[in-house]
Amino acid sequence: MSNQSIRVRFAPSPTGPLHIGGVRTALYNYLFAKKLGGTFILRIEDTDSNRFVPGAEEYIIDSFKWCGLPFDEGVGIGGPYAPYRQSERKEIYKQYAQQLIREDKAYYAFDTPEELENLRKKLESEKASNTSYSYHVRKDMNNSLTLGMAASESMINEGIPYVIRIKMPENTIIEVNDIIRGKIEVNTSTLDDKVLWKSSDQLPTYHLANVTDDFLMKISHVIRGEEWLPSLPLHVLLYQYLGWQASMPQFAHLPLLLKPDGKGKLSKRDGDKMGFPVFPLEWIDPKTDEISMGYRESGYFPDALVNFLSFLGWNPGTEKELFSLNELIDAFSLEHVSKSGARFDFEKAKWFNHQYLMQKSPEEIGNIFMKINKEKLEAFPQDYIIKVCGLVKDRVSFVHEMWSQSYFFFEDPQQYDQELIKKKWKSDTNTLLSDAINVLDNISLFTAPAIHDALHEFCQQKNIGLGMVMIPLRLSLVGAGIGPDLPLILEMLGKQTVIKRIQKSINTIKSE
RNA sequence: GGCCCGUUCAUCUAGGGGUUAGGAUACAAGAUUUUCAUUCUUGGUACAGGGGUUCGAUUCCCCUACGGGCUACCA
Repeated sequence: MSNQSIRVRFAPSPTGPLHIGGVRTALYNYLFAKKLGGTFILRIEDTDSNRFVPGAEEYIIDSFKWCGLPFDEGVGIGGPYAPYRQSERKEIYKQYAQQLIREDKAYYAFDTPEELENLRKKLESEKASNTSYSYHVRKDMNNSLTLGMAASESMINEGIPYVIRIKMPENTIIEVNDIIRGKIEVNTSTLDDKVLWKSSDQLPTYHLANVTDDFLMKISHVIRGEEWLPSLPLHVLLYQYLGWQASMPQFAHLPLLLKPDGKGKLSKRDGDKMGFPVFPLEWIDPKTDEISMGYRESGYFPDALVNFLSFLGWNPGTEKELFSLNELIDAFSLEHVSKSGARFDFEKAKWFNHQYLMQKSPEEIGNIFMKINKEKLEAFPQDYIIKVCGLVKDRVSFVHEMWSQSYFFFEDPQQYDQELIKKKWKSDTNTLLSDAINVLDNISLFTAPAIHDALHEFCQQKNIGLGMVMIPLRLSLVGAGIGPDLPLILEMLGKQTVIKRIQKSINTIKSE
């Protein structure tokens, strides 16, 4: 089953909590790898020392643990290509950058931030089609191409800060291929001489580090978000420049996750703004203490989230929608990934959770329910609680919504629904209920079927509709017009509690 | 501005030269003559526009429009 040549990676940078779009990207990588018996790798891309956020890496690892998407190799696990944290691979990258310089495929650049800023302003004011540091302008800048190699090297020795930039070929068509989008051609005249390495922190930028590590770690397929599509030509060129084109991975750029209101890609801020989570787990910003909600804390089941996420930009080609992780692995293929961005449909996420809630056993739900309502449930036996869960779990989307559907199994109603009283509590209701107490009291085996029969018989004798008794009865036991089948509730509560509650409602509720 | 990607119901999407354009969510109505919810049934709404190619285009090609992404010594 295992296929050593299939190797994919998820490569986040630890700049904050993991975005839900990142979870989907990782999920697709995971499904792709598992389907083909390949290896799923976690690499941490922390090449921007300025943006490092403490706790982010742990958060990422915890998130995948919760989602149930284990890595085979990588940070926290180890593996044959360790280390998997780019900051620990510092020395590796510089030699490749220097190789490119030796081969005249890259050069040193000494331009200051101000000079770069001026360049950009100038090109913009000229309405140049390419406003970046490109081959059109590099002959006017401070770099080893204009200064000469000897002068450049002595500047470096003096400690003058510099970067290494790629030397883009002039006016050349680069052809790249994407599994999802097909062939794409780009002219290098629209590209720029991207920075590959910076002396300030002795670290590469994303592009060099990413290409280098994908090569060294023998990555076979790069499956990542569409935001990377514009830099694909640069990456392909890098493979060529470094002489690695023979082992270049295949690329698949995934459609983006869009905001629910359709304006732009889903961002970290949207969740709290629109009232739904965009992170798998709750995140507390270490600097501001600002709390962002997570799917876990909002009551989502990880398997429901995974199922929902898998359908954002992919479909199985059939009409089946509920998939376990193993079924997803079986069904997944990159051919069925769509090209267009997927708007984030929060209602559908809720629906998935509801489906999973219904599927799960009362015992499993009971455990969660007990954790959430610990104090309220302390006095009750476990099997009673589990029974209640079996009765109400299908009626809600989240376990935390279950208390409002089941409180009456555990405590007397604190108030009565006035609207319903107005509509259904008639002048003769009190006497009717008093009679019903006698009927109920006479049932020797207080079970739902017996109660059901007795109540039906009672109504027939009185020649009244069932609702005349049932609704007031529900009102006195539950306090509102909610809840499962009434005889079931009676049985669960037991005769004594039932009679006590009816008595109380007769004394409390005044008929019209 | 430049470059790149995209465009089927409100939303996620199936389909693909000849179909009553299918499903799911959401919404609406009805049913379950005990509530509420679930569930079930039913219903409405879609191929962005314009040119080609073709006997025929939603499907292939081009243009336009719109949407999105990228355009950092961020990833």
